[in-house]
Amino acid sequence: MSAETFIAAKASEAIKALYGADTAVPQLQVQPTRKEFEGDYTLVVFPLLRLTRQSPDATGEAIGGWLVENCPEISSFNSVKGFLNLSLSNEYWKEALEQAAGDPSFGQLPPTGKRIMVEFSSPNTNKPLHLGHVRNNLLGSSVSELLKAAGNEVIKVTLVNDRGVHICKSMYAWQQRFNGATPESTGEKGDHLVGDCYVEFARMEKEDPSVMDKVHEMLVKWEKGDPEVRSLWKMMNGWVFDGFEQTYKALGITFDKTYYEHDTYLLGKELVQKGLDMGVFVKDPDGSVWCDLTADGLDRKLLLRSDGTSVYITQDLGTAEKRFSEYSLDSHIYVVGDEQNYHFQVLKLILSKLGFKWADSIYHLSYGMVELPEGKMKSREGTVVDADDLIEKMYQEARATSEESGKLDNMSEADKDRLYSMIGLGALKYFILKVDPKKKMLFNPKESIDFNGNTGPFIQYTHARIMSILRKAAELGYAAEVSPEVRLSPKETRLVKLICSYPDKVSEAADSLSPALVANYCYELAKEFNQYYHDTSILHEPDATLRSMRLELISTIASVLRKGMNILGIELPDRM
RNA sequence: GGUUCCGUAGCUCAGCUGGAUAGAGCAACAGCCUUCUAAGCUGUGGGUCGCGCGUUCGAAUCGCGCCGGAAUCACCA
Repeated sequence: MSAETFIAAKASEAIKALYGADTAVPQLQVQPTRKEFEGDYTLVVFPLLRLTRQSPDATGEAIGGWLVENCPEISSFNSVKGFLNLSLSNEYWKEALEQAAGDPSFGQLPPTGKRIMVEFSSPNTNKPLHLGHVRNNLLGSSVSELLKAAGNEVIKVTLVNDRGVHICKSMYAWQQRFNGATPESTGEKGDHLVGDCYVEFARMEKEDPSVMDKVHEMLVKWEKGDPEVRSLWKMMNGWVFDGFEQTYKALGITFDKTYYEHDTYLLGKELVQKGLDMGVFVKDPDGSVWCDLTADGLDRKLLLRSDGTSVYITQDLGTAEKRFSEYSLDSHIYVVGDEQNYHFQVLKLILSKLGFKWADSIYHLSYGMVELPEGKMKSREGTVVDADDLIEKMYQEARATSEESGKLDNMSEADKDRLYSMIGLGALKYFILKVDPKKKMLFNPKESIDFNGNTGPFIQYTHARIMSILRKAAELGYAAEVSPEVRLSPKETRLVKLICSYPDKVSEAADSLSPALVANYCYELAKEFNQYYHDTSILHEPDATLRSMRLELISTIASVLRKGMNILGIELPDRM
């Protein structure tokens, strides 16, 4: 039970005893006491005045008095203008620290029994990953971890867009202009090579617009299964997958299942028939099939072209149905940019019109675009920030900063290498994940991502600091434990309070699908520790019980930081 | 025009299930390394929370209306 809930429960008892009224625990407003006032948690008494029929101060005094009288855990109170500030006892906080310290799965919430599918990444196979994809991947990956920490079973999937006109463009350009170049012959990463083909095609089209006809011919051949076109397609897609694999590996992204559009693009046609039978879709004289959503404030939506072929949404209808029935999902989250809000609005609406009750459990995790100071990234103008380049650049920055500090002199080259990428990626991931997903974010390639302040490396550094102390403590044979007679200082109580709020934070973040809440929590905890560290000595503390308690405290802080940052996919080093 | 989202310090962002005097980081300035890692800590300056009205004991937070910005509304995906 969190401290807030504990207080609310006790307050509810107090109100029952004093006023004979029943109040539901969640309705009581308990919040952390502001720094300026004395106390740990504050009960807002205004909402209770109707029950108590007394002034705010009298109510506060009465409830506070009862609580101190009847609950050993509540040690003192003060009532200020309708705010009842309560302090929890030293014993309560020590007990809380011991519980958090002693529980290896602290922060892992109990199983919900729910199975959730998260689809993210879903790249095109005609260009390399860029910063926008990086945001998508990091969000999808960390939201999955977050949901797991909140007790859910999570299936991470991606749907690779590996067919269609755009792929044929790259294929055609490669045939015409690349003289059989391969990743091996050029030394270029496969996805980048194919990306070059795509760019080259744009140039060819400018020179001679009729090349589009050739591409359409190629697409028709592909759909008929022409062996030559298929084998070219297979080869070039293979290059791209190898390239993606490297980038995913660098970012630490994995999937439980990969879907390919060439397998799924025909799905959904039976659903169209079903909709026609149910009368929720209509067929126009030219044979095209539509769903009329004007009554819902939207437009008419095409589901099948007049030639009988399916469109993007047809496939999504089909895959959603397939996934829900195959995996009996309780929820399905799609991590897709906010440019597709309309698409998902329509998708959910049509599925519910088709009578699927699970349509409501589809959730579009819509995130904002990553923009440059001059606006959107445009591949044509060469302003995209390439994922591989960015990862490499972050590595170099981390190395430069580390070398400058000169703290790693006796570390092996291999360990240094690991550390630099840990820090570089930490900075990048934190930079992206600390902002609310639904907000668009700004990235300025000219300013490097910071390593100071509210950043990943700040938290990594804090962790390294703690681990350094713990190493020395182990060498000196100092134990980490909370003895019965020790007293926590106000600062220590604050830290314990923060530690204890971690499970609630996980739950809140999972409910709102926002890793940003976890990121900001970790920052707060790290910052609080650094202040404590600055004016409290730990190893030099002569009183052994105090020293042991402090070691237990900071070791728990390190552990919670690792758990939180693990949700963000950020590793914390033991030294840096 | 319809739909959805955003607007908080010079910049990047927290805070938004209503609560006390709106918080961090960056940038600027001033301090702190013979003591557990200075990627740190302390201090100073910086705000009509886009605007207005309403609900309420109480509004950055909720509702309505404006203003400004973004995305989207393809027989593209």
